[in-house]
Amino acid sequence: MKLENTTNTPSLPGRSYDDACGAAHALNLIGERWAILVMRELMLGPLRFSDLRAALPGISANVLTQRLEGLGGIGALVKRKLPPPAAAQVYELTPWGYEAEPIMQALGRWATRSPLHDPTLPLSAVSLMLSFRTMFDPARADGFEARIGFRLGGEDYMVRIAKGRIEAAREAIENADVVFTGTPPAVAGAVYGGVKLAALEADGALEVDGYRTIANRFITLFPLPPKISAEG
Amino acid sequence: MKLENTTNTPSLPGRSYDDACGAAHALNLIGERWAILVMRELMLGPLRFSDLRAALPGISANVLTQRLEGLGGIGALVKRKLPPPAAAQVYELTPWGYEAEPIMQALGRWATRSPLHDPTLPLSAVSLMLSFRTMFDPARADGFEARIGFRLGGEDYMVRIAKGRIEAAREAIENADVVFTGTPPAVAGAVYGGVKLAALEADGALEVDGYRTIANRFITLFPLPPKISAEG
DNA sequence: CGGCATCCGGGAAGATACTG
DNA sequence: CAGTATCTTCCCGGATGCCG
Repeated sequence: MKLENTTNTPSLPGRSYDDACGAAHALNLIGERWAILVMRELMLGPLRFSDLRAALPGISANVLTQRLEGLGGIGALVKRKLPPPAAAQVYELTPWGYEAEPIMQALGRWATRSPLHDPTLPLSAVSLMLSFRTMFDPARADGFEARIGFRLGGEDYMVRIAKGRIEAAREAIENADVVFTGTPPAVAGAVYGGVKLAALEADGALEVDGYRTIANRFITLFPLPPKISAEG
Repeated sequence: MKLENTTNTPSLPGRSYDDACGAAHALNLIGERWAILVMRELMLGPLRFSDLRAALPGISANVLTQRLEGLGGIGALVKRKLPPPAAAQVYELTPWGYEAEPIMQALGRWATRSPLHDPTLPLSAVSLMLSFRTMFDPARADGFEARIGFRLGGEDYMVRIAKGRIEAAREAIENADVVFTGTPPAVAGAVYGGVKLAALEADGALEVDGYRTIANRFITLFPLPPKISAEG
């Protein structure tokens, strides 16, 4: 038998820092291993337990259960039961949970400058979409409007760019100017790795349908910050 | 004897996520317990080993050693030997290390909305100064210029406000309009807790020297985000 | 399928004591 | 002051098995 939190009072998971600093408290809340990555995967909408496992190769069912309990306990997510007949239960961030996105953006922006960063590692579809939000450069998108669809491993996503703003969502592809079909790393290769679309298509790694000009413009909109040189 | 990293190649501390996402890589780099708090304490300039221990009650010497090694290994800080006669060695963030401040700000902003946040916990002087940078509201400081000094446990700090911008540094107090003398929690009580300066002075928790009007204006410049209500 | 319980091994963190 | 050495405790990760 396991200890239940019989009260509904939210409570801290695990060890905690005895520190009034907001950053320290954030680490009390979501500083445990995997917690932030679980939230990342939920950032584009609710997912089921097995979706999370699939998106986070390396997390064990055991730990995922604990993290979901912890994040639920602090009020960052809720477990919802979908209405029948699709009576699956899903985990969904609360409005406050969604507000954690700037944390991930700050982490991502900082870490991509590290020489240790290996962009060839696996990448989830959600990570790719969030990276677009993070790295989007409004100046480079001046006067550019586009609707880009992505088919990534059975899920569809839409990115809309207009008036120097970007939106990214997991949703059906509709009225897209371009549709990319392939894997997140392949798309990342084009956007961040400087790989030509033609090369990816020749490899069969990526399929690009629609306006080629728009596709080629799109992949220039997300400049990476420079790697650190000597001493930062 | 302990294993040395005989190469100078930077390397990841501990376990790592197999994930190309920037946020995941950041957690590989600084996701271990205490790492971010160590960086936080160095954010206002170099400190010695024992300064860090004092600022982080609860960290043990061996863990601090490991974190300093880890942060050094990834290029976030360097160990420097001060020139004689003050031949102490200090730990100093690299320029890239200093760039991690937005991470702490995002964490802090998000976590202060949690109902679990306990502002009565201990607070370091550096945390207080960084919180000023984080929570400063330019609109509330419109037309306000001031130089505020802080004497907090033997160290002096200056906060300068002008043209809707704020600076905070650990440095000698000079030409201050107001000087606060006391502990970080006492100052936080006035700025974030709505405690009247007169009450803190009556308790002997805080001493306020200089222009009272400026002091009273100053403590209104740092609005906290609202706590989450039902469901975020 | 969608979890939760349990056991186990390894490793990171915490506490304390000790050394140059 | 600036760390090591040692010991214990707890968390993480993997495997297995149960239950709705």
